[in-house]
Amino acid sequence: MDRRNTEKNEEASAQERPTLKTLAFMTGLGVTTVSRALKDAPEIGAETRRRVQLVAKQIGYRPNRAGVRLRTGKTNVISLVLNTEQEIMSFVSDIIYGVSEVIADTPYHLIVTPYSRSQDPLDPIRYLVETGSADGVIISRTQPNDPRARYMLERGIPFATHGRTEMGLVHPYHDFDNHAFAVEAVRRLASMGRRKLALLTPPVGLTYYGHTVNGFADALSEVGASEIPFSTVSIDHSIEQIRTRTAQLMRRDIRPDGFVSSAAAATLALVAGIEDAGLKLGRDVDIVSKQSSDLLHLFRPELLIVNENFRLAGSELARSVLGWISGAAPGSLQSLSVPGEVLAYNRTPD
Amino acid sequence: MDRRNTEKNEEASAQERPTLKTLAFMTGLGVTTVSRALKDAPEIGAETRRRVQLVAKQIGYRPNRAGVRLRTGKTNVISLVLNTEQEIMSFVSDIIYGVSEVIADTPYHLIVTPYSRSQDPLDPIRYLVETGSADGVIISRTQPNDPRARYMLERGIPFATHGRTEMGLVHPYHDFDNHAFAVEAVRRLASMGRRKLALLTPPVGLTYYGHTVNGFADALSEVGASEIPFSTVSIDHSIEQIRTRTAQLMRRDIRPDGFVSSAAAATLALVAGIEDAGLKLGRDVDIVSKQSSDLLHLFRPELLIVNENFRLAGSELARSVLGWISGAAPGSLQSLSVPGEVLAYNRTPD
DNA sequence: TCAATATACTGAAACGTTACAGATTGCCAA
DNA sequence: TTGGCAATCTGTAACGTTTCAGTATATTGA
Repeated sequence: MDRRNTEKNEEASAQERPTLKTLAFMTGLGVTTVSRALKDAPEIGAETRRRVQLVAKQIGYRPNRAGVRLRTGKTNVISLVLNTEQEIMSFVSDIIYGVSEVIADTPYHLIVTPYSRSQDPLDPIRYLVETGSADGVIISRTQPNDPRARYMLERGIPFATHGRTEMGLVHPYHDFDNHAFAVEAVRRLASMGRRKLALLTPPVGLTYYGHTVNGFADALSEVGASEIPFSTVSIDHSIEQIRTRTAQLMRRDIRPDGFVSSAAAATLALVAGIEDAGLKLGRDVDIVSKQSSDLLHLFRPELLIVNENFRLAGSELARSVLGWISGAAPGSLQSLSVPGEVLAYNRTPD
Repeated sequence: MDRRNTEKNEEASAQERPTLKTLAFMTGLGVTTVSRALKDAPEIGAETRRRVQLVAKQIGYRPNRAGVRLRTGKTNVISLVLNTEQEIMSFVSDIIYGVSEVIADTPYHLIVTPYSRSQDPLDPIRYLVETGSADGVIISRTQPNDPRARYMLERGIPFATHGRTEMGLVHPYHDFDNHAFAVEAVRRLASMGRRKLALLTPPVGLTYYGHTVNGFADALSEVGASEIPFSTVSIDHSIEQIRTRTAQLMRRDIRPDGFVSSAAAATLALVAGIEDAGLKLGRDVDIVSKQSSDLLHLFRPELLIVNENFRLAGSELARSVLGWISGAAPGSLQSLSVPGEVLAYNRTPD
């Protein structure tokens, strides 16, 4: 039996992928010793350790993930759970890159776990947990009372949420301060003399819907402006729906002279609707919009813009999950991104 | 030994994840039989097979991926290799969803393997192949002579490319017919009386750069229009660079009265540059642009638009890779997407 | 000198799966 | 009755890793 192993390794040394057995054969040590030497275990002699690590590097040894996973249960996988229909487009791309950046020099792989509108959002989470497919999970579209967060908390699987929950439970998150965004947006519009403001909201039900609405309301009373209700659509609605509803709104007697918009694509539709109604951006109405890629100012220079950095969000979320996996306290892995100033492109900033 | 297994399964049946051993215990069969019964092996009795599968479904048995992978080498993973800086944004999101759609009811997982501008594009491929991390790979930004495709072909690992190669080697691909796109675009511009055309090209070096340039040139001579060179930028350049160069170009005595643009974001910059030069879209110049999300018509209704469906590309690529993995001939897994008609939004279609 | 102890290393077992090489049973032809 | 054979089923080993329970050797203290 021993002879056969030896033969195999001798013959295959140039061909097959090296394993601990290969290293053991080459160094003349036992498999156990090699395994421990590679992970700097204390009871291995300093010289042996160096020797093993040198040889390992020389022949390009890489631990077999299946072996590790089978033995230890550690998958070295982070799963990003995404809704295939409702995520903001640049969100997907940017958050993936943000996560990638952080896990690039770790053994972690990123798997994308999609779910569709028709499914229970809990489905993909259950799958991941039941099959033990990931060491950590990142979810988006977080709700105040989020069953996914509760579920994972109960099972003790590390995760981070994009957006906060309001369940009195502690878990890592990264969030953009949408309350502050709405406040700044309203203040800006008010400073330009706009007094009747409307809000194109985030998707109803998500936590940041509440943040945004509250910030909007708080600032309205602060500046003494009034709200023109516009709750028939949210940024989750189709471009066409937003456009149509906006045009309808703008043809009424009492119409807004300022908008706060929570997403760039929705802002395009908003502007189209406004122009459908024969009104002009910058003259009849102003808009403060969030964007995640730097394109909106090309669309209409009159737009007032606040940037949200999803790549940063991805990095922060990845850092949080990895932190939790490696034992940090969940409560210490929460971050809030403060909006930058409102940017204007066709006038001198005040 | 047998007793210990039994005990463990008895105690743990409610708690731990069921394995073949659990099923074997419950059905009173051997582990081997259970394994074969689940995969419809021929030498298993019809009733036994049904019984095993019923119990498996009842207790929600899921094969342990690490076990399968260790034993068979099969990872049940498809890797999507992406450049973290240069991919078109909607490409990332759409292609992921396209792939997801296809692998949704298979045991496959999708892992995203990123690489950065500074890296050799071959690096991530080498990593995947050397570590055996995926059963199939999808790559983008394909070049006429693509070292990645050659490498994977040599090692016999199934893959599909977004875009074609020109190495005389057969492999699965999905491509958009950019030659046809350029031809149709030029014809359209010519039909509107545009005679001096410029092309905002794809990234130099990618295969579809050639397709686009050739289509553009072919159609120019067909319609008897002339080309205004605009080779200082491509869609890979920054928005600001494209904008500046466009403005420079449009201020010259001899300037284009028509553009063909290979990407939506670049088109925004193009329009901005044109307007910087004091010219007006639809009057002084027309643009035919590709887009992958349906937003460009909101930007300027005068734009002429051709849609490219990246979600479809993702699905096709996934289908191709899976096909190759399951033994289909690589040559039968190639597809070309024909551009739809040029869409106009502010005039009646002709 | 001897036992105790620290140091450096090792084999066997186990994770869950599949492939290989049997084993058992029943049936049929000779 | 018996040998052969098909139909079903089974135990063992192996994939590469880590953990457990050691073993062998040198070192220390008395």
